[in-house]
Amino acid sequence: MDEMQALDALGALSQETRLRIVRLLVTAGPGGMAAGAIGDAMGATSSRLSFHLTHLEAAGLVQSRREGRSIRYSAVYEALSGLIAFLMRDCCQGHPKVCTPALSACACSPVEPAE
Amino acid sequence: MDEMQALDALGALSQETRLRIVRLLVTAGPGGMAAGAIGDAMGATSSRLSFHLTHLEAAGLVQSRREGRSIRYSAVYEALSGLIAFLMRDCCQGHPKVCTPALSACACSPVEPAE
DNA sequence: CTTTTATCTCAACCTCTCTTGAGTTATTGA
DNA sequence: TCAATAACTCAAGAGAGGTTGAGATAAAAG
Repeated sequence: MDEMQALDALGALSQETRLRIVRLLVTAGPGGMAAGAIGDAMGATSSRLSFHLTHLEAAGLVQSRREGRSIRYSAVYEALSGLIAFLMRDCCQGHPKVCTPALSACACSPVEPAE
Repeated sequence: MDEMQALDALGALSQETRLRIVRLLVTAGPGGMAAGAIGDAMGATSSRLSFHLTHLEAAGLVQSRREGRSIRYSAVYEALSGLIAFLMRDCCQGHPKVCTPALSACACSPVEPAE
């Protein structure tokens, strides 16, 4: 991930509704969720939701596919890990004080991927 | 770091000049740099620079102290690692696909990336 | 005490972002 | 085909964000 992509991703995540959508989709797993279900969870109108989903998709953080009448959105895991990696590369050089505490925050090593 | 702090930090980092200032200050080390030196490196006018430094300080990503005529700014390492940790906590649950690739991006730690 | 250096503050302006509401397109089933 | 459902698109308006230039404040030097 280069600087421009990182700026897009950071901008996309710096909005409350979008951050929550991403969190929801990450926990939802690779199958993702239909737009309507996301809207229900967020309490957002359809046009507002569409605006944020489009924004997230443009930033590469989520992807979509039509499924019948619904459109399912799912998290793009590589984009999220790419952003974290970008922050570490940029912040870590010569300063383990940034990186090392962050590493121990990740408790997922022994966890199996969800279906 | 809670959601509100994370939103502030993400918003602060989602701007090109501010992202570069943080990068500069991280590589500058704990001593930091005088505002003027940062401005020279960024090619920014004093009021523009002050605007962004104030923004970064409000977000908790940098701190300042007066030193003679200058004001020295330095990176707040805990805030940076806190943000990365927040992203990992939020993104990692049940999905090592996000976290594991990010771990290996950090070359400065004695911690081995989990398999 | 006055000047110089370093930086901040403020107001104006423009742009970008977000929300709302109305209207549109795509898909399915009667 | 017609109606219902799911989601998108568009235009308008309010508000936040970023830049500029002029002026203010703080500290050191003369």
